[in-house]
Amino acid sequence: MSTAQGARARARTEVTAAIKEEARRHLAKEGAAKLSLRAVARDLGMVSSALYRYFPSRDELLTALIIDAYDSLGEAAEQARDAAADSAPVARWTAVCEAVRGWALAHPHEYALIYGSPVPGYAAPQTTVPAAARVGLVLIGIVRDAREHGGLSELPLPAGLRPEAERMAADLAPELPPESVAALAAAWAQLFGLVSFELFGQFNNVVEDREAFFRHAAMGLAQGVGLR
Amino acid sequence: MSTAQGARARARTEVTAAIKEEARRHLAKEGAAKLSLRAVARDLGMVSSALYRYFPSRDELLTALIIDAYDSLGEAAEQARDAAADSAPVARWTAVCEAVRGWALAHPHEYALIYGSPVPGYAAPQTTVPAAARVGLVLIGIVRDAREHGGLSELPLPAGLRPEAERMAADLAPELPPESVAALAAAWAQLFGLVSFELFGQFNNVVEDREAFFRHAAMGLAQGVGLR
DNA sequence: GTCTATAACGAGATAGAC
DNA sequence: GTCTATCTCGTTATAGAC
Repeated sequence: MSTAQGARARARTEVTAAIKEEARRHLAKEGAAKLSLRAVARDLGMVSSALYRYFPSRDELLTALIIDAYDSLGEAAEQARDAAADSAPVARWTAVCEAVRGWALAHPHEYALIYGSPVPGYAAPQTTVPAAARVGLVLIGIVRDAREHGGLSELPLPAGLRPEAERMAADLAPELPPESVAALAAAWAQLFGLVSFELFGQFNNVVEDREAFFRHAAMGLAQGVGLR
Repeated sequence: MSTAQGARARARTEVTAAIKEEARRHLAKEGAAKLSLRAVARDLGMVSSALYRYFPSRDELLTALIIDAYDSLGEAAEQARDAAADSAPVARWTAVCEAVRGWALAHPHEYALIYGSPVPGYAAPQTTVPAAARVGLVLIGIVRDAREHGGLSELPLPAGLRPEAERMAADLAPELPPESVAALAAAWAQLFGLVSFELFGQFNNVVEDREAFFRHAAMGLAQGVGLR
C-alpha cells in the first residue's frame, strides 16, 4: 500500500515538474503575459483539462513559477554567502551580489518574471513573500554579522526618515540600528537596479566590461550600508 | 494647395496621436506583449488595414510609444533640473531623481514599457537611443557643473575597472574623470532600481513612507557620485 | 480515490472571402 | 471596409480508465 502511495506521489511530482519545465520554456519564448495553460498542455501531449489536477488555475501555475524562481535565486545567494563564510563581511557582500547577478544572467526569463514588469491581470499572492524575502535576509545577515564584530560604520539618518526607519527595523531586523535597515533596503533595490539594467539592455552602448563594472558597484553598495 | 497640404498634414498628426493614445490605453490594460494593431484599430472604430497607413507594423508602433515615453520622462527630468538651476548640485540631483520617480508613478505602464522586462520578440532599434539617453545626460550635466565649481569629491577606482572607466568617459563625458563616469553609470542604474522596486511592488510590506525613503536614497546616490 | 479524455461554454482574436 | 468562418483562450461538467 505504501508502495502504491509512493509511486502515485512520485508520478504526481514528476508530472508537476514536467508542467513547470514546459511552462518555463513558454516563458522564455512568449513571456509571462502570454503564458497559456492550453499551449503548455498541448506541448506536453496532454489535454488542457488534465492540467487542472495539478494547478487549479493559470494564475496558480504562474505563482508556482514565481516561487520557484525566488527560491532558486535565494538558494544561489545563500550558497554564495556560505562559500564565503570565512571572508570579511565586505567580501561576503560582494560574493552574494555577484551570485545574484550570475543567477540572473543564467535565468534571464525567470529573472524578468520576478523583477520585471508585473504581469497584467495577475497579482502575486502573499504565499510568494517568504521566497521573495530570501535574498534580502541574506544581506541583512551579513550586516548583522559585521555589526557584531565591530565592522559596521555609523550612518546618518535625516529626521524625516527616522519614524519610517524605526518601523522598518522593528519589522525586518530589530537587532540592527534603524539607519542601517534603511540603507539596506536602498542597497537591496539598487543591487537589482544594476542587474536589471544589464539584463534588460539598458547598458548597451554604455557599459562593456560588465563584470568589472558590477564588481565595483557592488563594493559601493557595501560601503553604502556601512560595511568596511 | 499649401492649405490642403496643411490640413492633410494636420489630420495625419491628429490621427497618429489618437492611435498612440489608444495604444497607451491598451498598454495599461494588457501590457506591451499583447499590444495588437487590430485591437487598437477596433477601439478607434477603424479597420486594421487603415492603421498601416500610420504605422507600418506593430513593432513600429511600439517603437513610437517607447520613444514618446523616454522623451516624456527626459523632459520631466530636464524641467526639474532647470527649476532647480539656482540650487546646489546635490539639491539639483535629488530634484531630478524625484522628478524621475514622480513621472514613473504618474505613468506606470509607460515606465514598465521602457524600464521593465523586454517585450518578447521585439528588439528596440537604435532610433530609441537619443530619447533613452536624456535622463543620463541630465545627471552627467549636474556632475559636470559641480566639478566646474569645485563641488566634486575624488572617488576611488580599482585598477581592474580603469580601462573600462576610461572608455566610458571617452564615450559619454570626456570632460569628467573616469571614476566619476563609472560612478554615474552605477548611480543611474541604482536610481531606476529604487523606482522599479517601488513601482513593481517589491517594497510592499517593506517600505511604507516611500517619499521619505526615496529622498534619502537619492541623497545617498548623490554622495556616491561625489557630490557634496 | 486519482487521473485523463471528451465536450462544451462564452469570450475574444484572426484570416480571408467578398 | 465588412462579414463570416475558424481559430484561440480559461474553465467547467461529465464520463470512464486505472
